[in-house]
Amino acid sequence: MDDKKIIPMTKDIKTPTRPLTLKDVSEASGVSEMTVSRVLRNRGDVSEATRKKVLATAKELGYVPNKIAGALASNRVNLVAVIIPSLSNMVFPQVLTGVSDVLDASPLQSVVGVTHYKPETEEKVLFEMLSWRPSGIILAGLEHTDASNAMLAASGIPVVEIMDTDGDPIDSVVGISHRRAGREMARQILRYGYEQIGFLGTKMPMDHRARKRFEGFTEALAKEGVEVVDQEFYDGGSSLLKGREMTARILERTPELDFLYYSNDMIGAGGLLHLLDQGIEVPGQIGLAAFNGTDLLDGLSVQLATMEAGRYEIGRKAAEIILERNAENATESARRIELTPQIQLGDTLKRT
Amino acid sequence: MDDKKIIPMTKDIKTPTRPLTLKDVSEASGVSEMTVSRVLRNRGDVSEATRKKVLATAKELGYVPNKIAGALASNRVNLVAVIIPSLSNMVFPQVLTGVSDVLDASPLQSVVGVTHYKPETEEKVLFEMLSWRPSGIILAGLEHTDASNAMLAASGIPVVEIMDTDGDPIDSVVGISHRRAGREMARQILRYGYEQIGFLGTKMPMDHRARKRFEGFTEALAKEGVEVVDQEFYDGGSSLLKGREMTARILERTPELDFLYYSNDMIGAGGLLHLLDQGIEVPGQIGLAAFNGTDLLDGLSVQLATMEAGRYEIGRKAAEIILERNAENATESARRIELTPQIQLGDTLKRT
DNA sequence: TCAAATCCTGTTAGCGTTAACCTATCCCAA
DNA sequence: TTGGGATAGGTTAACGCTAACAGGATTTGA
Repeated sequence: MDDKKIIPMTKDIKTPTRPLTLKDVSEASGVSEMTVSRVLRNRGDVSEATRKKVLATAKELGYVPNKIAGALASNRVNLVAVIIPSLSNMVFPQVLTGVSDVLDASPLQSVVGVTHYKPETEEKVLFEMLSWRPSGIILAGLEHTDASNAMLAASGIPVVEIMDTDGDPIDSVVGISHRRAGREMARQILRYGYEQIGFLGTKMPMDHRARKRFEGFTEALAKEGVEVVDQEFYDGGSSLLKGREMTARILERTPELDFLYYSNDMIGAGGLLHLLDQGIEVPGQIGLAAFNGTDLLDGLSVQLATMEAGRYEIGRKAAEIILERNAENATESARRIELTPQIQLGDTLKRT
Repeated sequence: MDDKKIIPMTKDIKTPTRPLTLKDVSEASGVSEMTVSRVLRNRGDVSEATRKKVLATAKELGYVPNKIAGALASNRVNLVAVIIPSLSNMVFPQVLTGVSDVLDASPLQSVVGVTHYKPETEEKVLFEMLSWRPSGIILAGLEHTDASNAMLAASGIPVVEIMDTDGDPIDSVVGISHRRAGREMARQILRYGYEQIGFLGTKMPMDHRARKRFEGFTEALAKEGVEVVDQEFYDGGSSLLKGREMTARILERTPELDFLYYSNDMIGAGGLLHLLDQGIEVPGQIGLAAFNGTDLLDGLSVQLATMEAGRYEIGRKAAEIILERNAENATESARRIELTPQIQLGDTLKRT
């Protein structure tokens, strides 16, 4: 007796043929396509008996509806486009989490596009997204190309611009005023008596929000007759190492600095580590502050002064606006939500 | 004279009417819809004159093609579904970057879904994605629900499972062997003479890859008659603070530990900071190692021993496989790519 | 000079689903 | 009995686009 076992590749040798359609389910269960469609969408009256029968056969066949056809026929798409500059910035994944958390309890689904901080890429991504006719668009920032603005305005789709409220939104907006954030940080710094202030951040033509913070910052300093003494810029992603290097450079160039303002927490933390390694007393000899409130870094021995921008909350609110706009009794009005950033003094701003 | 300015809401009061269709462009430019379609897709021969005319009117009208209709008609969708467990883990955004970098040079586009490490959520997300009939699917891990496996197998769509090669892929796979990674780290640790070893990581039913590393780790230790003396687990996101706390706890419970193996860099770095703060000598008194090779943390004063898992490269390779499979002369065969993780000894593993 | 090839454009028929309307029962009140 | 209203299900015609084919006009080669 031949004992060789035959191991089938698949339990059921279904030829990996064309995907199933409503028709297949309809024929297999003996009702019309329409009824199957109704069952699968919980729409209209269907008797309990047929409902069960249809659900069973659909499951058995492994039917996956074709949303493309569905969307075309119903003119409804359950997608929300979320367009952000970067995924490696930590900030944006947090926003996305807020968005998802809200949409998860709804039929809507977020789809992410990344612009790499380039307006032309944003335009391309936006065009691509719009061509899928989403139910809403959430995008970071208020600055877009003319073509982007035109597309958004013409789309007839609810648009929520997020992160930044300093400017004119196309439709709704949720965020903080970065100018104000910069001003407030400047006031705190002055209040503690620092006077030789350096700034370290991204090359700002790329990053409008960093630019606005800087503008608010210098403006508030100027009001008290103080100026930013030196500046240091960087390209690419933020990391502790980059913060270290930049800090070393700026201090070598301008040793008299007694305060460093960073455009984000990661490079700020790098700077902090550098100063500690150098035996420079923080905040006595040099004070530090940054921006974001990244809780990733809460475990440093010294807590960096920063400003919590409520990114998760921004994501949530933006998603809620999209939901509102898609509700039955949809309100047409644009909303404007300005959150208040929370300053966290930490250990690097108090002059003891 | 009344000086009040009238500020129009929109420059051009176009009634925000139904979106434009090919027909609108066709009528406005005096050619058939088909010709417009051909121009906009660069397909087939169209005279330079009509091409220009059509492009001009399309642009002028602000026409945005409806990909839903296009996809339905052509049975082609330029989307690649990427399904990952989390966005807050740093690891996955890096994979996504690799994927995007490759797809950017192609007509394909990635769409991201997040599972929160829950198999049922993965199943839901997958179903949702499949209903859009993407050109490819990239998903993290080899462990899925039966229903997910069935859907994937039946979909007829190229599938690339990523991150992990310890198991049976549905189709193609790109990743590293986490078991091997665990084994190798164990060997290094033993080589430097550590013997009282503690493990700190996520609750592992959630995270198969962490589990496999742990299995490989204990296996390699066992071969030399060494056992993991104590373990400490955590829930939720990774942060420096959590690493600190866990480290404090495990050392209080088991002070004789001379080595700590962390399941990721962030908590490892937290542990490192804790030890330094406590004045414990690293790596003399206690050695440390982690996993990931997150360059975010390169700026710490002491470099943590870790293992670089090539996440960016994994993303690239996965995307390349999807591209191959969608090429004209598509190869049908499944690919298997196992990358070799690079150990980085850093400063926390050498016993001086 | 004529057939074949080439270039350009148009026509027709779906793609798989759903909206809107329609039909057939059945039940119950007047 | 009749008729009005549920209830359960079917029919038809889009949705906006593209594949596939069908020409007419012009060019080419022998």
